[in-house]
Amino acid sequence: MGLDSDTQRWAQQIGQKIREHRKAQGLTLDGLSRISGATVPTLSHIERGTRDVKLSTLVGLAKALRMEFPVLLAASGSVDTEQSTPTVDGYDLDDD
Amino acid sequence: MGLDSDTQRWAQQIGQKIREHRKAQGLTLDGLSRISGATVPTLSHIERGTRDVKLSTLVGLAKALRMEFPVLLAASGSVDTEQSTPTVDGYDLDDD
DNA sequence: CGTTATTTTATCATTAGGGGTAAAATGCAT
DNA sequence: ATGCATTTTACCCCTAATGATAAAATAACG
Repeated sequence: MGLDSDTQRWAQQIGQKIREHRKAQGLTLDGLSRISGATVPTLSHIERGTRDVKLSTLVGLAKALRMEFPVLLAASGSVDTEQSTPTVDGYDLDDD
Repeated sequence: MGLDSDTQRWAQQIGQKIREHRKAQGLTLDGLSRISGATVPTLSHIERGTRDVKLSTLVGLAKALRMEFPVLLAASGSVDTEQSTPTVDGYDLDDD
């Protein structure tokens, strides 16, 4: 449960970054869940920075969101694109 | 055990970076173990990229090595300082 | 307002990270 | 070569991350 304060700050920073990019691509947690493989509850925790996430999980999310992994640690600024289309090219969001 | 190839590449990249910085400060695995809290076997695994390391562990190692956390993900180049003194200022390497 | 979509929280099972310890392997001196 | 330091590997144990699922809370609509 208790993440130390340093880790907590980074977890929140990373989570915020993920949420920014997810929304910038018009994805819901469910949408990101399908293309990343991570479950919706897990994504919720990670985006809020309440989990001591593993490297593989972060790498997978970066890939699903088509971003370079190191960008996850960059200072959280505005992600340029604002779009609402619930579809990201290259991914098929049909039911399983 | 099986890290996917993307994660494995990053794990190795990060591990290499940690080892570079550790040696640049003249620290052994045992020395880094004492100031970071991570055990020697854990450090060995992480430096070789054979573990799906958790965020808190990486944050702790970055702090122990006095480097900015994002630097861990930077391309592994030469770490400037080459020194052999087994002491890093600010840390006390006496027995427990 | 109610209805639906989305997110958060909770519970259970599985799995692997990391501590602790010890042994084996490697390196590095003399 | 023999020793000593360092690293790697192999266990056992405990805890927490994650998947799966369901329910509760919140948001976004009409």
